[in-house]
Amino acid sequence: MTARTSNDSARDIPEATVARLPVYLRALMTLAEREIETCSSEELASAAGVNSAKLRKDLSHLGSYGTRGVGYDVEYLRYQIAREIGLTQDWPVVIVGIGNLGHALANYSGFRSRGFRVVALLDADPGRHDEMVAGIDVRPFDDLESIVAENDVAIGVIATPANAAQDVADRMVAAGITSVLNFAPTVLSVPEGVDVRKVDLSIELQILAYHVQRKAAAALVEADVEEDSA
Amino acid sequence: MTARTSNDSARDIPEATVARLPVYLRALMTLAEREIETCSSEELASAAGVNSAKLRKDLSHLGSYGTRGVGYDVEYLRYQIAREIGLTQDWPVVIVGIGNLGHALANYSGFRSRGFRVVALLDADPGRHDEMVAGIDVRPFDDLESIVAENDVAIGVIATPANAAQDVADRMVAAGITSVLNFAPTVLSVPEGVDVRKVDLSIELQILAYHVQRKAAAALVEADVEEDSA
DNA sequence: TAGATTGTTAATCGATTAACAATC
DNA sequence: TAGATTGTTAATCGATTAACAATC
Repeated sequence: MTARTSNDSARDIPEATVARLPVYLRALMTLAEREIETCSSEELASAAGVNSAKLRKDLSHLGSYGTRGVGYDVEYLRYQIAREIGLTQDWPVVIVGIGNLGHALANYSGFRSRGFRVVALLDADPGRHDEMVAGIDVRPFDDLESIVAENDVAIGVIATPANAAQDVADRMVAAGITSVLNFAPTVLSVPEGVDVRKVDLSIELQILAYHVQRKAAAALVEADVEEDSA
Repeated sequence: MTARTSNDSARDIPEATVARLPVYLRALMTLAEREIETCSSEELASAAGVNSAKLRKDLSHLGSYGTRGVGYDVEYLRYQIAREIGLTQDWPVVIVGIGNLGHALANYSGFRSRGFRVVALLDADPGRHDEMVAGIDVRPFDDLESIVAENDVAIGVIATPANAAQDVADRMVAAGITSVLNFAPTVLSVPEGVDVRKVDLSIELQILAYHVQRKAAAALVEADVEEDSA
């Protein structure tokens, strides 16, 4: 009775590839907007900011959706990648913590356009309740369980201060959420089987700072070398 | 005459390690807050959410800052990592695009506390000028060049819509900025030597969606197997 | 058939991990 | 000296890349 999906090769896509599929998807949408119907791996790779060997290798994990000598059909490949990621279905999402960042996330159009539907905004602060944000009213955090159950929410977004994040994650997991996107600058501990992805704004800046510093140091050394040879 | 810095081993830290240094830094700050003065690689690794072998390997690229049989001095290691990343100095930053996300970024306390100083908020929309955000007034985008020059800005943050981002990046580069943190959902092309890091909110959600879908598919297969064996 | 471009192979590179000698 | 824990080695794993046979 075991009904396998039509494409067994779809299993076990390397993480590095998974992380790039959304980038390819966006590049394909840009091409489609410009009414380009076909593209080569070279063209798509350039639009996505990667090299074409990597692109072809990545796509080879999904299946064989191109035509040798011709390239890829933009719309067909777009659909296949969307299906692979799971964007052909609707993903109900809750956002907890409606401060500045929560506002920004609730209003972010990139979510809705990719099939993510914000079903609720939650905040522990009663002062925020019934405020409307992005057309959705802010509800008490204690409504989490009922909202998750009623809407079959699988993805939770944490946009609270760091000290509240672990509690929120615990409650989310208890309510049945298995995937968490964490914007709070803290390490969450969750049971096996729960996925956490972290976006940390200040860490990105710190990585940049490291490289700025290195560039400055390299420039100094170079100046010294010139001085030496003079 | 070439004056090398005291620690030549500080050069050529692997990218993967650089990306984790800020995580260690944050973990050390948490330990320091709890007035813990010494920690083992095991304890620090656990606080940072990595395994201890990786932590020790990472730290070994910076130098030898621990004591065998004892562990690491929290404050000393914190300082060494901060120095390595370049956080012992002040980094002037400009933010362009003061929509929801720009607001959130301008108000984000994690920047200031790590030595990033927002010297200006810029927006092309005259309707937003002279509005105060996070105690800084919003200025015209055309002030970019003079602000960069006056404040020695090396890092620019782009929080504009996608269609404006490339223009903003071009102007930033022309003004002398060599490191860009891009929140706009688009691939930027910049000259060699300019660093771009990208934070894409919807891509993170899409990666999560892929894993949710996989978990659901795996659960189905398992149910089928049980049915078969029944 | 000739030209173009994919999908795959195999080599290379970088990151992770376990194990342990060095040493406090 | 005995116990603890670092820093390093070496093995393994996964990702990237160039090259090219397959094939439209």
